[in-house]
Amino acid sequence: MAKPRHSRFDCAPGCSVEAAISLIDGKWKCVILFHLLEGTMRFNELRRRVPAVTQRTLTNQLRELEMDGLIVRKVYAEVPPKVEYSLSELGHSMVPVLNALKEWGDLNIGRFGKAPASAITA
Amino acid sequence: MAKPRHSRFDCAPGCSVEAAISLIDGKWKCVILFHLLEGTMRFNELRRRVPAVTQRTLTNQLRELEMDGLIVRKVYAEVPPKVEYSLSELGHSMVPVLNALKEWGDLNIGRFGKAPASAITA
DNA sequence: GCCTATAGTATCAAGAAGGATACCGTCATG
DNA sequence: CATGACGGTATCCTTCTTGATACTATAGGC
Repeated sequence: MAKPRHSRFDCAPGCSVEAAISLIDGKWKCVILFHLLEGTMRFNELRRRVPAVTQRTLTNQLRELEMDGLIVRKVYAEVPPKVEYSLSELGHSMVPVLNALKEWGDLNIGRFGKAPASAITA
Repeated sequence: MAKPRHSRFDCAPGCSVEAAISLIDGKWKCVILFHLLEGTMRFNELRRRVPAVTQRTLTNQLRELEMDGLIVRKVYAEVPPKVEYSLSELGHSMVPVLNALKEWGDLNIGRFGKAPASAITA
């Protein structure tokens, strides 16, 4: 584990963008973040909300998110395992980004969702 | 070629985010987009601005960006090949996203750039 | 005793992304 | 003539990411 993914921030300008992207680029990261916006959630709760992701992948994504400090993982030493995930302060600071992304997506999803391209010809 | 990357938009909500992300997730996409914000640019001009990327990769990223309708590729049938890249209308519509990303990155790059984590303990 | 839920881990395997390098044809320059 | 710039393409290779599947431990319900 402990993949050093965020190590080369050499591309001077626009680099911070790359850095930001690198934190949410995983196919599911942003989706997870979005669901977490609604509040603290347990592992299987997340699984149910994002059925398309496998357990292993979800675990991995959560771990990465945690390593990046975007979410907080709270383990309860109870008998049936209980783990809660929630957004960290840093995670919350990303809300505007998520929203910008969502707004853009909502506006434009029709384009590439239906037409492969050229829908912009307007 | 023609990789159908944007085909499963099944994750109901937050999905538009995923869609948006999918367009700029390539390691260099956002960087390219950023440079293109400054105006039309030729291939080697981009290369010089992003030296860390190889020719092949840059070509690929540009192709994908083009396929996604974010940029416009204009080929001049001149003797020394001349190709200009510029943001499309759709590409411009992404500016707020790029800016949100950049702002967040600028604010937080210090955290994970230096401290692996825990910088948020404050 | 058996099944289920919980939150994972382990193992195997496949595919995609990205990098390195070499090569293409043409033209202008030295 | 040799070299370099232009905008790529082709090939090979390695790494990362993701997926599928099976397995763990314990407790509660039937």
